[in-house]
Amino acid sequence: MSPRRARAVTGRMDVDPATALREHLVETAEKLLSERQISAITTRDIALSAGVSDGVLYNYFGDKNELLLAALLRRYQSVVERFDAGLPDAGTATVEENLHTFARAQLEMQSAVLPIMTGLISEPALRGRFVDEMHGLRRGPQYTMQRLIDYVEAEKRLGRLSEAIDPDAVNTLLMGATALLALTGLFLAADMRQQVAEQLPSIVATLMRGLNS
Amino acid sequence: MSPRRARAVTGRMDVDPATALREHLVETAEKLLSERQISAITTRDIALSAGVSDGVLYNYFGDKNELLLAALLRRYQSVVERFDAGLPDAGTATVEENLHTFARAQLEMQSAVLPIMTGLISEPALRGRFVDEMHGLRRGPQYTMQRLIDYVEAEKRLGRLSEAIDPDAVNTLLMGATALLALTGLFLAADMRQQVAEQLPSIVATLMRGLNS
Amino acid sequence: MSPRRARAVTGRMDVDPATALREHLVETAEKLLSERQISAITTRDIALSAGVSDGVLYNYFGDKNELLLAALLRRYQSVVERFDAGLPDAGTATVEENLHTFARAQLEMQSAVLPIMTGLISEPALRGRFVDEMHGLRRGPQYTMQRLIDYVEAEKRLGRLSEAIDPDAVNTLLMGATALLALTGLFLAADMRQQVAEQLPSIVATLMRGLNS
Amino acid sequence: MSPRRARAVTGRMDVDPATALREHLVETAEKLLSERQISAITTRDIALSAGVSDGVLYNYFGDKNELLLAALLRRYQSVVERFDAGLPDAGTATVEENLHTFARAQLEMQSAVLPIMTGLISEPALRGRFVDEMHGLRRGPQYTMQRLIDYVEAEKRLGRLSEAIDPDAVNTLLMGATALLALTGLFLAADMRQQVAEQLPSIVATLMRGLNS
DNA sequence: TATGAATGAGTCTTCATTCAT
DNA sequence: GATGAATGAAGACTCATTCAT
Repeated sequence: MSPRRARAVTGRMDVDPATALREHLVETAEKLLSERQISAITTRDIALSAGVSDGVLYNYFGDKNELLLAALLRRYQSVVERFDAGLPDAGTATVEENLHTFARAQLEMQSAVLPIMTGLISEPALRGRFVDEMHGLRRGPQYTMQRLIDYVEAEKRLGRLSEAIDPDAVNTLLMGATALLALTGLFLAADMRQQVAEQLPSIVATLMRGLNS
Repeated sequence: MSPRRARAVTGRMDVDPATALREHLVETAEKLLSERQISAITTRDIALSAGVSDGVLYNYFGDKNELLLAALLRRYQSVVERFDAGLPDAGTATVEENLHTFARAQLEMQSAVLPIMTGLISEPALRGRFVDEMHGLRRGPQYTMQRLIDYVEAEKRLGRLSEAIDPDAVNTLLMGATALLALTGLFLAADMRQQVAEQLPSIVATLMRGLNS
Repeated sequence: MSPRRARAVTGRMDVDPATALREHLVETAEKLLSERQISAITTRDIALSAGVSDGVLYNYFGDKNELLLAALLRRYQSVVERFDAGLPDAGTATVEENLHTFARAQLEMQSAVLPIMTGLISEPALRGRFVDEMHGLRRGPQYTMQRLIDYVEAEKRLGRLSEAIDPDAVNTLLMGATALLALTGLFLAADMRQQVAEQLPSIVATLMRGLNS
Repeated sequence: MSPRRARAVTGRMDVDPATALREHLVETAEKLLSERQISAITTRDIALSAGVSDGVLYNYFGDKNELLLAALLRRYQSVVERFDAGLPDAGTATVEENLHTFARAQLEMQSAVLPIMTGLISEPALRGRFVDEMHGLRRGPQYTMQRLIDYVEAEKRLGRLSEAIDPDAVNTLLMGATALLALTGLFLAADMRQQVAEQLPSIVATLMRGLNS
């Protein structure tokens, strides 16, 4: 009654077979995505790495890009969700502590997202689809930036930040700083990345106090 | 309808012919680099665009990447040189004005460099060689960052900036902010890029005054 | 977005289930054959269109071609049967009227058969089997031609046509003319095909009177 | 100064090397076209048969179809040219002799053209391009038919054929008859084809005298 | 040294057929 | 039997690199 299963997913009885292999392919693609550039991933690599035959991919996805897109979105979504969950509310703790929390969350998110985004640059077709999907999910970069802008505005309303402050400028400064650190981190050996994060306190402090002080 | 075609070579009298052709190839590659993604440039594109035969390339360069590398370095170097020439000295004007000048110069440089760098991401072989060469030239990102760090330290020595200020933090904040704006600008139509630069005053002001004020 | 899908099977009470499914597959193939080129029909198309699984086909037919062959034969047979039923007998009406009737019946038959036959040209394996089967059925082109030859000979015996007339030549002339019109019709829009048939009277008249008159 | 030549065309000094290989490829394709169905010809077949590597084809033609198109056109054109050269003028010999000459020329042409045309049926893309080119050459089937129609009209003006005769009908009858014979011939062994041509005199005679006589 | 055609490994994709369930 | 996912052999096409001339 049931058709055969791919050898690769035999033993995964947790889900229905079709979903299992689809999942398995996305996971495999995700793993390859974390190991090398998107442009260096061939359909045969994926099949080989997944332990299935060359053609299976096309039983679950319209084409190679569709599979890659699924893998990219999964990767991106989990990163943004983690980011979202760790942000402080206005009025709690101190503003400096909260900005520090924002900065750490941003650094972590950007470190994970940067390789994805940059790899997409040379894949116009894939990038287009990815951007469309992100918009659909309302989870694009705009969204992650808005969280800090909203926070700053909320603190202004609470009187913990001056009315004169430009939330966009604050966002660009903090988001840019963490992005730069994330980028730097990408070029460092894994054991050096710790040091990158250690620069955050000084950065937040400088942003808080300004250069005039 | 469109198989391969050939083209005539141009003559040059100013230098010895061999060097001229090598130069010509690098220039052509540079031009193509400014028009499209690195991954979309084929050796035949370069030869066709240079008006020479497909094979010459290998008389002057070990392989395609070596030519591309030369082109990338030239492009990078000219951008950094322009950046270098426009920076203010400590003690002149006001600190805020000077930081604004730094910011504008950085934005311009990064806008030019970003497409190069991102294109390199998906070319590990090329990227490795490029990074090595940059180190050799002592002109890598570290160098461009050092200019701002040096400036801040000089102003501290002159007493125009507080001893408490961390030059690295200032650098990360300003460099990051301009990088973020440069990145944003890449996705905008040419006529919208003006607006990106207009955000600089508010950013520098925020950095100067801090959030506590 | 469009990987494989499945479908439910329909039940049938009139015949034993196995025969019903075999029939259903042949009917489905026949329908597809009337919609597109033979080379554009995949086994999956048939299964999908029949609402059954990809594999069943191989329970009833040795391979794809065997199913297609059955469909082609059915289609061919029904066309020839219709042709056969509409032919006049010698001695009735006038010879010219009867030839006109033959011509119309041939045009209709050939219009239906031509797409089948031409599609077979690029499928040598299938064509061979088809030709063999047709011979077995004694229903090949020879048979359809023989009807006109027999008619002419019968009219000769009845004295309504001269003894000097060559039935083969008459057959080739009339059958060829209708075949040419049928072929022309295939390349015309549906609403233009009417005009093709309107050329028949003049053709039959010319054949009757000859060019000397 | 000159690049190397393909081994396959070494020794052909009659033309310039580039043209030689292009020619060689078209000839090879033409030969394959005469051996098997168009759909059964792969790019590798052509390369292998031409004694060159897989990729050369794309140095001379935009794609596979462009090469095939060139081969088809060459084949078609030489056939039509031969047909054209062998046709009689009105007023010469007798009408019956001339029609016989037309019939033989048509049979020969159609025997050569039919396999080409039928093979195109299942290749919509190629067929479209072929039809366009034929129109450009003003050498389509319409053209070959017009020759007979013109002839009949000319004989009518000369008074050697009755005013009552419909040239279109004559054309359809004769062209159709030879087409049918050509088609029949395609399914016969080479040594049987002679007999097909032997039916022409009787066919022309029947057309001349008509059935009433 | 310059030429530019030839080379051929490598890419994505399709689809008839098989076979575990 | 019926299912339908898995299989893998082709197929068209690209392009960095080589090399005879």
